[in-house]
Amino acid sequence: MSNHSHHELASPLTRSARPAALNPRKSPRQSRATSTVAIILEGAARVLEESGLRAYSTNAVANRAGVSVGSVYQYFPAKEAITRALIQRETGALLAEVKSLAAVNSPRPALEAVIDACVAHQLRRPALARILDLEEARLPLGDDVADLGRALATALHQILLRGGLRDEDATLVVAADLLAIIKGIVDAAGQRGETDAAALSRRVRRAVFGFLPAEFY
Amino acid sequence: MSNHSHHELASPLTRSARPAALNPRKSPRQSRATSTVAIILEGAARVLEESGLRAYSTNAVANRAGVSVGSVYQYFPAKEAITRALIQRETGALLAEVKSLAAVNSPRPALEAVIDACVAHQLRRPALARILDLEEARLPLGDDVADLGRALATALHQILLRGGLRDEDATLVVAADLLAIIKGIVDAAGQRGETDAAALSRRVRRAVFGFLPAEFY
Amino acid sequence: MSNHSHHELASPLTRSARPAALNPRKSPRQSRATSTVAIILEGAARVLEESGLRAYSTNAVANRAGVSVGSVYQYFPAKEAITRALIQRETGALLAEVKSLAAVNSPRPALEAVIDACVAHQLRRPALARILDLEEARLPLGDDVADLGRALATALHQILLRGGLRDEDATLVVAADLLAIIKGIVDAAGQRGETDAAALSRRVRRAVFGFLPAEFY
Amino acid sequence: MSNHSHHELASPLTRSARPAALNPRKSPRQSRATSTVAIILEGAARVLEESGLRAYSTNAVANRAGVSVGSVYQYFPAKEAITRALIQRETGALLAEVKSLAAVNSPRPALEAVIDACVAHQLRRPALARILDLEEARLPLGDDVADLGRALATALHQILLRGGLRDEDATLVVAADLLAIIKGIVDAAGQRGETDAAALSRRVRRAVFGFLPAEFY
DNA sequence: CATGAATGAGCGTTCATTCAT
DNA sequence: CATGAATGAACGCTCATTCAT
Repeated sequence: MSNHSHHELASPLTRSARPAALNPRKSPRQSRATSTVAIILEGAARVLEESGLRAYSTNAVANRAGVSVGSVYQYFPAKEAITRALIQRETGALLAEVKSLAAVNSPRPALEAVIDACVAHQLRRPALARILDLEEARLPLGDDVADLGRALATALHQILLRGGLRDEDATLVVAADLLAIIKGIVDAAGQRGETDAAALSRRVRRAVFGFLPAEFY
Repeated sequence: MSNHSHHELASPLTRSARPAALNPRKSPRQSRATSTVAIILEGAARVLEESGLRAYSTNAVANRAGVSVGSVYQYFPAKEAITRALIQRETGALLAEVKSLAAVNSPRPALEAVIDACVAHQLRRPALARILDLEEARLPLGDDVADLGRALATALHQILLRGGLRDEDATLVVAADLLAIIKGIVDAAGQRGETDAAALSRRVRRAVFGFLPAEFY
Repeated sequence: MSNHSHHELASPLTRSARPAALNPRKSPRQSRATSTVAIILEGAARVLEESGLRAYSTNAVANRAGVSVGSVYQYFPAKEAITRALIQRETGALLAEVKSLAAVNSPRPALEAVIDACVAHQLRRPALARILDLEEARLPLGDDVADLGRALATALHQILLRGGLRDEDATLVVAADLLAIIKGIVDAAGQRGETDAAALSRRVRRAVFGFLPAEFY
Repeated sequence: MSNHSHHELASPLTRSARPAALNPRKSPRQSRATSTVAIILEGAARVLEESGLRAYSTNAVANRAGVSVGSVYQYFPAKEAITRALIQRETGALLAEVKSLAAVNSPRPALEAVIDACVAHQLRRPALARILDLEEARLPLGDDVADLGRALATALHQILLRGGLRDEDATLVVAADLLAIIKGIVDAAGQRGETDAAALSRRVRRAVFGFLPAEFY
């Protein structure tokens, strides 16, 4: 009777470039709508944190958020759109912070601040951060999400350039490697249940500055 | 509520405690059976590599392997058991290599060899390696799989101790951090499609030895 | 190994202890839902009557009821729960009647009325009644269903006591035997296709009162 | 590749009237074959007794019997054929006994002996007897099995006629009712775990002779 | 707009049956 | 003949998605 095939996304209203169907279905214009989106995202976050990916169903999210499934689909065209929005919500703050830090003058303190921000971010909601990291890799998410990663790398790249590194290509790879190092250590620590941000930061700094050439100042 | 288990062929040699249900259902007695297991695992590997986790269904695995679902369930009691066996197949060789390298005398060459092994492993089948890493984290797999990770960390730890590092507790964390650094860089590189093992190895070495204290020889 | 339960709508009113999983999944809140439950049960009844236990699959029930499988699972957590509900629907009326008859003063007319009720019940939908009897014995159904049998025996027991029988233990066995006699004759008759309730009642009465001691009045 | 549909029986070798496919596939001519059939049947009996209908699969039967599934299908064309043969094995002895008792002169002792035989039969392997009774009703078994029931009824019928009852039609129904009474009481007792054959026999006799008209001698 | 009942393709899994060895 | 690996239709059940109210 209803002839959809819910495993493939096909949206009649392609608004953005690639996986357009994952864009929010309607831009909330009323404050009520805005808060509903936030409520749903927080519901999704809690389901993931408390019950894991196995329990992460649209119905579970709706229940946890205290709304109906129908409402969820008012604001998100598909389940993956929720995941994407959640990733953006979580990474957005971190990205903004990193971007502003990248503009600061001295490269070394900037880099240290970036590290601190990453550590703080991961330790705030470690289980959620870890799962979202996994999903970011697992799902064919949109450009927006890929952009988050690229923006982080770009910010780091700028810091490196200002720190005295030269060759453009090389520094982009270096930035990517740095990011991989930071994420690797911090994720693993979060997974092991570490909570001491200062200690964790110290270890990450050691890795980062050990990796960078001596001429970085 | 799954309500019958008609296969009373519980493996007589239950080795791991908890997820015993994931142990192989029967040990193959005919020669053709032995190869069937391998064929199924390779089918699973190809589904994962070529179509990703979304397409990773038991029927897809069976089709790709050229056998029937029934045959899959002759040897694996559940889908997760296939994943587990695949992880063991893939990580097994790496672990064996690392273990033997850990026994080699000079710590620095040992560590370099470990890095080379990790890089080679990841670059052989990058997509598969990455997905299996994710699944290893995502699934409640058996002790055997957890042991793989622990064995790697232990091997690294021994190298560190022989390399002159002292405080036991600290070195365990250092080993974990090193592993996270290696995995982080190599995974990200594999995901970006890098294929130059030598260049990748060089970068990982820089990160590892930059992280280690200067007294490591 | 069934490995997710995405419906966290556990009924707030869990009434029976053990097979709680067989309790209705949700209490219908919209009027249409109430009728859906009835429609599903009648679909199940017709599948059983017309095609027997072999054809009694959840999809067959859904088709016969004119709904989707999904709808079936909105209200019943498992196939057995449908069977259980059907048994309760069918036996419920009989039990209520028997209970009220057990309260009537004169034991002999009460007993005769009970017999008539059993006969009428069995002849109304003989095939269904027979199959449900078998399933009641075959399946590990909940306390509620076991209670039905016990309630019938208890009701009979009370009639016997009021009829002048003494020894408690003995009369419980007598009640069980009477029930077995009634069920045996009536089931067999239903299976043979008998439709004459009056004639059947006469034969059952002969068996019952022939079995009871002469002092029963 | 193999185009069978294992839920419908279609046998190329129709030897007997109705569900011919359920006849033994080959009449065992060697003693080894004869004993294999017996071994398989006993395996089936034990699976049913110890693990119930849920566990009653052809593989389970083969395992319990210590033979391979292939061997089972050498002697039985389908699973139901095993069930049917088991019913015949179990009821055969009882039927033979009843038949010989029916030939004895005095009707009352003959009837008492029949009752004793039924009780003894049920108490020997109560769980098995009960399950086979259920299956006899549940499955579309062959004429042979239906004949068992008819033969029992016929034997009873002869006893009744010799006991002084007249009207032919009526006595056939009476025989059926008697059988239903006996089976009803004895089955229920077996299910409750009763083991006292003498006491059970006494109750069944009371029911039977209470049901028969006084002129039966 | 919100609700939640309804949908159905698809999943994991079973097991009666076949057939190469 | 015996074996047991292989088969695949069918089952119970899930859950992303739709739509009548």
